[in-house]
Amino acid sequence: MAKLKTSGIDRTFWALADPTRRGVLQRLMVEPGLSVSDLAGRFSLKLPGMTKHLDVLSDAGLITRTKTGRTVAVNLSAAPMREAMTWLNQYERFWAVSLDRLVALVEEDGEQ
Amino acid sequence: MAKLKTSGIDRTFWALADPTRRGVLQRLMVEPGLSVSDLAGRFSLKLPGMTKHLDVLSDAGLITRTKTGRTVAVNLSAAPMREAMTWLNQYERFWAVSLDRLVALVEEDGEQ
DNA sequence: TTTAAGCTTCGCCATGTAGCGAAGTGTTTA
DNA sequence: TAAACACTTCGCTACATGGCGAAGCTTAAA
Repeated sequence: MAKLKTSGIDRTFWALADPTRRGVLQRLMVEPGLSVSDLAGRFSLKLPGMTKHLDVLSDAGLITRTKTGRTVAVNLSAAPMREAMTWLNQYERFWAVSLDRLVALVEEDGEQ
Repeated sequence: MAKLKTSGIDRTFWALADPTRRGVLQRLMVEPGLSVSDLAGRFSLKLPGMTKHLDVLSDAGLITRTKTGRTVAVNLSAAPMREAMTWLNQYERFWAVSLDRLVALVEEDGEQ
């Protein structure tokens, strides 16, 4: 089916689902402002391939590209990650409940 | 290219990238143990479609399927979410730094 | 003013995904 | 025992993805 990826969080999780793209983000934390060629080299990709990955990342708002002369510097822009965190945080309640149940079971055992 | 999805976190983010699958997870938080037919109905899908989504979710370890008689009860199993959270948490350092910079700039402005 | 460098866009290919209906498997009900 | 039910698997279609080389565009260097 057509991947519309209309929602922001769709795009965020989709961007994060690829190991190369997660690698790019981690690399950029260590070395901000790397060029597209630098990144392509580090991940053994040709320029068109890296450009496509960067398109996905910037569509998700996870990076920014700044052109200076003929080179493009890539930088992190982590705001959407926060959105993803927020989504995942819903589940902390679930984890907490699971833990509570476990604790309750253990305590019941103790009371018997 | 082939989506190998070897790594666990690949599968987790991949599973979360689809709005239907995120919807299923949210639904299961409210109503644990729904059947496959129930879920298919709620998301206007036929059974084969829902089965495929549930395959993706259970490959990622996000749900469990328990067959009782001829019906299958689906339940959350949130452990891999924690892994995803851990990955995203790396970026808190980055956010913190960004915020520090912002604060520093504001303070510099104040001192001028 | 050519030539080269850095990216992006354009085709192209091979593969994967999401959906469906039809058929298959096992379980319950009549 | 036959029929209905709950799923899963199979085969299919339509489309998206990730990679590449070639071509195009803009900027820097010769």
